[in-house]
Amino acid sequence: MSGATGATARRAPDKSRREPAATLPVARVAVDNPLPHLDRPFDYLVAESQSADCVPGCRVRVRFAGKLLDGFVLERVEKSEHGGRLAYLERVVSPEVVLTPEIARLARTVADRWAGSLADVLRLAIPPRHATVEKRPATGQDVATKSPRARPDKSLRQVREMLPGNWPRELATLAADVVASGRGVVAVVPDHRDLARLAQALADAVGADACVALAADLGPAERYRRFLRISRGEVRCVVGTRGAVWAPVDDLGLVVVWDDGDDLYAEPRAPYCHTRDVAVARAHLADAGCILAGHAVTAEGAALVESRWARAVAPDKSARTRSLPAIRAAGDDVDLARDPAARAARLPSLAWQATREALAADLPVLVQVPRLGYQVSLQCAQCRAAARCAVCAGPLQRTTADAAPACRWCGAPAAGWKCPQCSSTSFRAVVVGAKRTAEELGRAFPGAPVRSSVGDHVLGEVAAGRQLVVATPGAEPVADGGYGAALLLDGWALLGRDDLRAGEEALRRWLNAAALVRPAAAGGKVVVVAPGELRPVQALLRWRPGWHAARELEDRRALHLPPAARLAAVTGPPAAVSDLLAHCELPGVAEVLGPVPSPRRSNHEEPAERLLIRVPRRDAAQLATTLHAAAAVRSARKSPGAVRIELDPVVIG
DNA sequence: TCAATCCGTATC
DNA sequence: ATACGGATTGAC
Repeated sequence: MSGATGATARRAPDKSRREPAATLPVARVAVDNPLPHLDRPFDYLVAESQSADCVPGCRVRVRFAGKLLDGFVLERVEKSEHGGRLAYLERVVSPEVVLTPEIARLARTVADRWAGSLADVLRLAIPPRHATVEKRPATGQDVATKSPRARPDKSLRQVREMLPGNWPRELATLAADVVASGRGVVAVVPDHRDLARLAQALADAVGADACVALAADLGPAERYRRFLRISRGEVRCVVGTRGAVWAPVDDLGLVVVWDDGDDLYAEPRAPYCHTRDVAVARAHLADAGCILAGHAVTAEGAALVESRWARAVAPDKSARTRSLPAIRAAGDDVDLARDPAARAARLPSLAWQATREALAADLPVLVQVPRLGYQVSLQCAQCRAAARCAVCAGPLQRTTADAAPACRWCGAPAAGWKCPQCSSTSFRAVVVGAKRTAEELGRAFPGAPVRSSVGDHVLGEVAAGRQLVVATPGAEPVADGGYGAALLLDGWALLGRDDLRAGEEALRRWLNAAALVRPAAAGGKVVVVAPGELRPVQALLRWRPGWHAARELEDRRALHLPPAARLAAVTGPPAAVSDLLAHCELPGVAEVLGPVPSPRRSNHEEPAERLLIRVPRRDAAQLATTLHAAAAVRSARKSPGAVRIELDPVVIG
């Protein structure tokens, strides 16, 4: 087939006439094969005619187990350790170096850390080839003009608390210093709006020609075009969403992660690695700087500080005084505003006053409301009391429109439910969503325009001037000149979510919204509707995200949860889960929790079970290794049932 | 004793 | 998936 025509040198030559390359005739290849028991390099012979193109990091096609597969050349060597006969590379796809030694090493480290296969990680790290794009020659600008410089001080490892203000500019300034020293920068952000802001700030600070922005939705041609600009050394500074953490920037000097608590950083594809942890591993291996910056601080950030890998950087008193808005708490249900329309909107008087004052000063007001999907709860149809589980008093919910109501906490079905107050037996669904909040606020503050930024209508920015802006967490627009006030109405999210990260997550959302408000000296006010004695509320009132993260880390340690411990979640058909566990050699201290039924279904709608295994951090590597080895035994035996292995999952579900 | 067949294992 | 080696079987 292919080689017979022999059109170009890259094609396999006539098979009868090919001979091994004169120098380094063996290529060690990472074959694109996801099976865990085949997760190692395989050696192939390089034909003399392929030798010039077959450079480390290039793409090749190889015959593997009878099939033609893609692969990457890891290195060229003199001879193979393999005892048997070597096959020739089927062909060298192109001499373009797409897997640099730095990324190859990082990918192996990440695969090991998350009990995954190298091939899975390489699929995250390297975009698919686009031949037309590749043919276009390098633009040639700025390639390899750098000269070796002194390495910047690697204490540039920071967990950095940011005050309200212009965070993109602050990060761009830090990046510009590194670029000026001749080294490269990779910065990651959770979503497109943050990307747009940081990309603009970086273009301003280091020049548009020196930067490239990466996002998952670019389309294959543009994605590969930008990837090549980076791998060819044409740009020194990369900013992007999740996947950009893998950008092969030459001579990496700094990795920046903005708002590392955002759950968009959890990779949904195997091996389910977290962008923050990939960034930390990358900085560590490349001996580069690392900055985890945000208005919030995660427990993982606190752990890096505690271990002295990173240094905590917090603003000083005068910067706080200059930047922070005045922040107050209003407990839910107490002291509702006297104004009847405000009462209808369930606004505490503190919130109502702050809103009135800001609008009177012709300033916009941000109203943060619960995200759609969280607020579907059930009430008694007659007396409107919240419907609670008869077994555990948890909230009742319907997971789909026609499902029977059940408890969100313990799963007990709510069949035969009777309202303890009025004995009614029927429910009503309450949806206190952004839309209704917007309508009610419009009535409470007649004359102020109401805009909303939710779901698929997210606003990037709003103009200065009198208006109410209703937004769900993460969708808050930036206001020109800052908001006069912010009302944080999703305080119940703290109480309503059983998730162990609920406190950290609520605080993160509040800080991010509050960071869009003008300083107190310019009249900025924040009112959070939540009990003031709760720890996350305290952390918001005093703006002490680092303090909160350190307490959170203490709690996780007491509960044996990540990042203080390492936790594996194993999900799949019951027989497969128990089979995998049987093949694990767990450290003696490992705790095995479960299995319990998992809400996640396996591919074929079989019921799935979930098992948790946790070990102290010192045994983390052994846990990952044995899980991967057990998966390898199962795949070698073609054991039935797909098992999903996640390490330190963000949500346990 | 040797070929045909089966099964488990490796896949370069 | 497919190829291969070793074990097993059955005919001479």
